[in-house]
Amino acid sequence: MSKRILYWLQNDLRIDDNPIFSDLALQQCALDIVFVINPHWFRNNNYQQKPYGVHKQQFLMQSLFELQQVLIERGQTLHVLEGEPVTVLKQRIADQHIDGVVCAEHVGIYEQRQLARLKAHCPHVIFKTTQQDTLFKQSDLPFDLNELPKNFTPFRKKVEAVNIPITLSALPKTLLPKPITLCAAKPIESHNNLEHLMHGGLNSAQTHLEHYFSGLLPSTYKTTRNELDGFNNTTKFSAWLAFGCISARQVYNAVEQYEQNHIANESTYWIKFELLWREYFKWHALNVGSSLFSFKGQKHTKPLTTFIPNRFAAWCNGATPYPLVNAIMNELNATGYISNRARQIAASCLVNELSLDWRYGAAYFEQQLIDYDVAANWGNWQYIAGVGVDPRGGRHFNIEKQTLQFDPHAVYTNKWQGNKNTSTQLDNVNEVDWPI
DNA sequence: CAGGCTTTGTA
DNA sequence: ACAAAGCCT
Repeated sequence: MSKRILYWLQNDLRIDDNPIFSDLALQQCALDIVFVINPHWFRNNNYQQKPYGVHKQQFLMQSLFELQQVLIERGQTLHVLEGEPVTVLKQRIADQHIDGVVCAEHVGIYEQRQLARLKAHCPHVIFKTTQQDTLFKQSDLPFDLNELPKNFTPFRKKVEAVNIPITLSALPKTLLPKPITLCAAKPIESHNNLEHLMHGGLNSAQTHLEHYFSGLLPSTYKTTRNELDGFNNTTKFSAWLAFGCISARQVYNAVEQYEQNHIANESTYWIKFELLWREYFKWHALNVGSSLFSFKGQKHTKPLTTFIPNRFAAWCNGATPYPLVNAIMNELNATGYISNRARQIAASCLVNELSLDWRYGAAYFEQQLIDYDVAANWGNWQYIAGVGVDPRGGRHFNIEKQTLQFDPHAVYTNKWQGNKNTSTQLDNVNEVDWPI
């Protein structure tokens, strides 16, 4: 391997169970650890949304801050650069005389294209990429990726049948390779302006892992996981998983440890089951490529929905005719997090009651959710809209029934003021525009 | 080809 | 448990 290596960090902001770091620790090299903040994350995209809203931005900065502290303790550092990633990295590679680049493989198509462009710009640099975002290695899957089952259940049955080993990468106690640059990295400003349930970073993730598995919560997960509210009703690993502050393998391993030390029941199995959904969406995203973002998804016909700006704005701002949906959107806007149940209700409302183009909903969740994950977000929206991996034609949740079942005494709706901006009709018709 | 029986997939 | 799709008669 080369002598001067650059590690381009993306959604792998951890040192434990990080095969790239484990490998680098054994190398004789000088190492430059870099994260690039892309200004496009804070500008409007095709859907007039920003890929990074304020909550997600704060979680990212917290995650970078914690990682930088840990790397400094190990005689290394993290350089956070700003700009278009290919341009910035190309310059860095030239300035620092880099001859090898290592990074994790990403299931997102933009990220894959960025890496391909960087490779094309730097023909003399050796690139080594590692798949470390999934539970399984692609070579351990009992089928070729292009033969990935079309639905979750056959996927689950196939992978469960072969019992794929899930092993963690150990990080040697030795220091990491020496930094390339003598100048210290710019310290990261710690952002803690917004109150969040989850604090970004690898240490915070480990603290939460210990919290979640130290009590009895895992053994009741299946009975509480559908609640609209309540920190301990679900595992809450999603945001740390999304930024790679913790790996899915570490969570999976912790479940199995818990099963050995305490109890293995339907609930503990269900945590692993949900990690398999995440896994399925990862491989699905990689398999279907750009159609993950297309209006008709993997189907041949487009949904019978359109884009109506006022309706979409009402949905975003919690001003629909549905108090439960309004409460959900208010919580999302205030905190950057909503429960799985809440996501399904809000998404179904956008597609079915409001007849809106599902991609706008997906882009809004991408902006607002601190745990945004390209595969899970776009895959789930396609599923709700009936253009993805669900064998049925989408999912229509009956909002009245969902309210009766999950918020019968309006505790959640009142907490998030779902009645504050409830409109009585879908569209505000201006009488002046109405021909008499 | 309506109607019932079986299979499949479910967060 | 249940609903939709596929299959059979």
